[in-house]
Amino acid sequence: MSVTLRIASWNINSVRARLDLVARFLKEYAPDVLCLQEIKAANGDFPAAFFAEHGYTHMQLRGQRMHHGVAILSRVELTEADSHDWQGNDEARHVGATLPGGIRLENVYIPAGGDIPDARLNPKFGQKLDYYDRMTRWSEKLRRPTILLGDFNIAPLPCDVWNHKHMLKVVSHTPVEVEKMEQLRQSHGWVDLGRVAIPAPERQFTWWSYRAKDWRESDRGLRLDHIWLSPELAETHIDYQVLENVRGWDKPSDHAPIIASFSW
DNA sequence: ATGGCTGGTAGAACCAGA
Repeated sequence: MSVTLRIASWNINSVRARLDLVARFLKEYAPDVLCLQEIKAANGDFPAAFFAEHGYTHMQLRGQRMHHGVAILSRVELTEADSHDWQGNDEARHVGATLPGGIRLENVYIPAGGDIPDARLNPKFGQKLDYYDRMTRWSEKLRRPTILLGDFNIAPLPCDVWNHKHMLKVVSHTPVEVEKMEQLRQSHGWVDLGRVAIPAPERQFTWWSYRAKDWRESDRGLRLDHIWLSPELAETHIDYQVLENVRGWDKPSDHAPIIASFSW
């Protein structure tokens, strides 16, 4: 049996505040599976009827009140749903499920890590590093073909940030973070699809701050959102895009969606 | 330039995002 799927990942920064945008996105890009991060809603407040009406009848939610929260919305069946708490504090940052064909899909919202890149002065930074360590322990035991995607909150390469020298001291691009991310990548031989499709040193960003007067003009972006593949899935991808124009829609998220098609 | 902006929740001289 051959399966072709179009899978998107989008840090939506409140799903309820952006239902119009989501509707437009589903209409224009028609993903089979949509992975959201920062839904900012408890499961009971999630707009499940909206997604069902749009054909996304298979849902795996890991929401919470106020902050964080992740969800997988799908037109195809999802099985074996689970959720890891790699921070050990009950924050809703991961939901996983199995796709048709037995491929695992793991949707994650890794902690941002606060402002100061020093674990002694800023516990959130330490929690972010610990989160990567715990994901690495999980990842090194993985044996199933897996798509790991979401908001990783680290931009690893110099061409993943608007100014490498400046960003070396800013949370999301510090050397200690980049090293943690690389340890996670190596623990399973993860393939960074974004850089397979758009090789370095070409500029590639998925996030632009709300604070810029003109985000496109200043272009102070970061590549924080990623799709990683088990090595055996590297040849299954058909295409990959950062949908930068969606960042320019009315009342946007500060993250652009990323989308890729696969056939297995 | 450590601000700028945005959403949730409360009803802020708030918090968090990154």
